Amino acid sequence: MDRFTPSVTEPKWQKAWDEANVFLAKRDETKPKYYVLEMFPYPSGKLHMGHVRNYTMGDVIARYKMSTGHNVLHPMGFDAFGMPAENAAMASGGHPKDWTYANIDTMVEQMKPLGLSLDWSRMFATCDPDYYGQQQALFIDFLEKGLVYRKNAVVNWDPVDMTVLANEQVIDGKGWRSGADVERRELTQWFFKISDFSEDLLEALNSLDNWPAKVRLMQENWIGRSRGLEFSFERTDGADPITVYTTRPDTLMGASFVGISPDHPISKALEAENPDLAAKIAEMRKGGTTEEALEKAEKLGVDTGIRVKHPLNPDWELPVWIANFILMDYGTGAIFACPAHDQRDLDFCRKYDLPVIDTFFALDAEKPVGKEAFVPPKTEKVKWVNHFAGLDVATGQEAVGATIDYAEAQGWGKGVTNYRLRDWGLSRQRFWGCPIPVVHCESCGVVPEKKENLPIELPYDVDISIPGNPLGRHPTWRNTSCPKCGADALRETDTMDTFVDSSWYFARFTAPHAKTPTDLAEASYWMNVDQYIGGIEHAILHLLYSRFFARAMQICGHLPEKSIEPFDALFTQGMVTHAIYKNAERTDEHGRAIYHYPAEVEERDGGTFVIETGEKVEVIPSAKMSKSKNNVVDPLNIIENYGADTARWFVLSDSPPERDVEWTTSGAEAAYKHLGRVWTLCDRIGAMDPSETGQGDEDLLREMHKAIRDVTLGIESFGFNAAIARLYAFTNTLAKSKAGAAAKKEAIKVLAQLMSPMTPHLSEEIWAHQGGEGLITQAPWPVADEAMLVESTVTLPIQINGKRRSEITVAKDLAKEEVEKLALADDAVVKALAGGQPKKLIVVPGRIINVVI
RNA sequence: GCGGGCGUGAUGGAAUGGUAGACAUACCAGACUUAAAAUCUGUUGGGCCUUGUGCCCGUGUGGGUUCGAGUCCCACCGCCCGCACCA
Repeated sequence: MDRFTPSVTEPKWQKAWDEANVFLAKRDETKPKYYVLEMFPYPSGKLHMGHVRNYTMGDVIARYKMSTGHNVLHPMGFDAFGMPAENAAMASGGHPKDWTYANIDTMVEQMKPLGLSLDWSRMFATCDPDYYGQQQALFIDFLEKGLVYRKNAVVNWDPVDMTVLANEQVIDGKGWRSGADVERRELTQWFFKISDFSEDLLEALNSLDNWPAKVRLMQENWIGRSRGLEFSFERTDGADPITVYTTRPDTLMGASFVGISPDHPISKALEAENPDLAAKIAEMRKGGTTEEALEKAEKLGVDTGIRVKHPLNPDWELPVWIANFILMDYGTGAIFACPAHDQRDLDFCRKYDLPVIDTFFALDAEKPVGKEAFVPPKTEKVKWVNHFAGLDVATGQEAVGATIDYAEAQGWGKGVTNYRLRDWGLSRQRFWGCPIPVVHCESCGVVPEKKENLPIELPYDVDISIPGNPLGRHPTWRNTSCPKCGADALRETDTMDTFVDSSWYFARFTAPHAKTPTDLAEASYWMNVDQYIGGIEHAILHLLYSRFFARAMQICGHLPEKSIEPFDALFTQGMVTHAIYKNAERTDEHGRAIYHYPAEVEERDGGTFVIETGEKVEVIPSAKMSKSKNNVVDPLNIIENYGADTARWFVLSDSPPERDVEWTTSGAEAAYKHLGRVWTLCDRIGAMDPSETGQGDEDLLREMHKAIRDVTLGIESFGFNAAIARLYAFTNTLAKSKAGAAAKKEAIKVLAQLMSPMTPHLSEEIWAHQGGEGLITQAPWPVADEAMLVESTVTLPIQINGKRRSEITVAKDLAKEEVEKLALADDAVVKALAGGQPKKLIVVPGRIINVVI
């Protein structure tokens, strides 16, 4: 008997695929194309199970589409710029480039044994000068079309290391290395004008039928269209009025103060002349720049002493406060506060002893606001108090509309549509990124580099070991001549956000070696991505930025019009998780937690301990596998022990693909055993005398066709776990069947085909063993015979008052009246009715009967 | 804090508003074996008794809609993702 030996068969079939060039994608107008793409990895050093799961899903789709006659493009690359390479270089003294390319080599070596149907000839890394040079060309085109501009923006500033910090590097408001209190500081930065596309990006979400509804909803909320009122408060000192934007102008009679951002021009002017105020504003600027940090920070405010007049009552004076929770980027950077109907405003007013005025009450209770602001849904009717536009009972929505109309009619305000979406700041004060291709010239200002000088390459001779940007302190790299006037000039030292790199790689894959960013003929054939697969954590930023880039690239002629929405279908898979083992007895020299690998700990005496030291370990259940938490399982070990097919089968089998899956050793073993069983079954069937007859041939073939139907549907709907459950069931049916050799041979070949997207190596082996023609990878997908799927009878459960009490088996197309008669004649029903009549009789044809008594 | 999602046996999970627990793991029992592993077969949500083609309970908690709710609605609890310089 032949044994199931993945270590021998898997490399053999991978070689066969390579030699037949089956995964090489070539433009072929005679075939329908299918572009399947998984979000490309960051080369962190090792492949982890999350990658394996992600790529296996894409591979199932790619292989399935190939066998249904599609010309498939399935490429792979690396998102290779970013901070970890700099951190590694800082820690161990190497160069980010060497670290990154070494990691890429390792990861490619780890990916190849998985048997993925990738076209490796198209591989690139975003840190290849060939790729980022084309990205620089895109930047110059965007600049020409007015899609990029410069303005000031706030960054995290570490006052000890004198460097800009990423949000990730700010821990509890302190710099991760220096431990110093982080400050917010302004720098001149480059921005993409994504806000020009707010309305389009929002509206077009409606056309993305094959995207998850939750992703569309998240993007909708992120873009955040709101209709509000813009108006001004006159200052009592006669200075320029303060313009505010509010989405609740209907609560204007509940105003208790006017609030401005610490970055508002008025705040800045006051800061310059009033040291006392400047100190308080400086206090407000402490902490990180994230919205979360701003929202959670203690509400701080300071009275400017400025007074303004209420627009509806000139005798009513309101104080102007600077408040740390007001963002300069949203609206006008100034608001009016209505504490009765906004919790944040209320907390602020209670803290600083400012008045709280109710403007409406619930219909059933006229209760003044206490500790909690009264914030009913905008669609709920409420009772208004002395509303200036004459409202009595109305919803918030109606009141907002009426107020805007009233203000416009009276001429003191105008209705304005605002978006929460801000322009995308792309400047990074870091080394390992795509250099921004502009030159600063004393006489010409900021000048784009000439395209023939691209790529502007990163220098290799840099010192990465001290904080700050090595490009800025390189002895010669900055020195160049102005592309316009030829005079001595300096290069920009900022690099691009790594999100830029990942915002157009999908387009580059259609012509990865083109001398322009894309080749329109190739892009027109291969775009759009028919199926994009990646983590839900990218639901907003990466996907929104890519949608923006597709629009901008189309404007510059790099993509066809149809590619404005680049991803036709999106699937967001869950993560592979594993418990985290955190040392409960000590921390490292910086006071940070120490994490242990799964292999370093053991369970005993009802606790978990570090094997080597015996220290107690805190087990944090089921967290995302991440290098920093050391809770990773190495796929290579799994492949060495069980083979790639087992790893592929397991990551697909145990959880629905959109949900997280927790890696367990027992699950992998189970998958291995099952594949061994399938192989044994194949071997047994192969050994049967071809003329041998048996019983139940038709039953087996009927089950086979049902399996074809269910597995096909499972793959097409991303129900991989359900498809695999179905394959388990069909394998059991086949193993127990007493059918003849011909039927069994047909069944095992179809089983191999149905399994082939998940376990391609084993399937090839079975196919060859059973005398299949050519490669199973290139064989056409089996089609279910409709005639074999028809059932003549159906079993209907009978419920009495919604509880299952009995069942009857009837002919499939029996008339409803006949089913009712049979149901009423059922013993359990007769007994329950006790001679009476049912109140109601519900018959759902083919599904269920419910008798209501 | 804000936005989005998830919650079903011992475990992973299945279930177009229609028989809750498919399929698998684990456990238990049996077969094979000198023995173990492997393999094969079978049982397994909880409870009750009258052991039946029986009854009651059961999908995070509490309400609601419906002939019928794991599924829809509301509130709460817990966990996860994102929050614009992590990728």
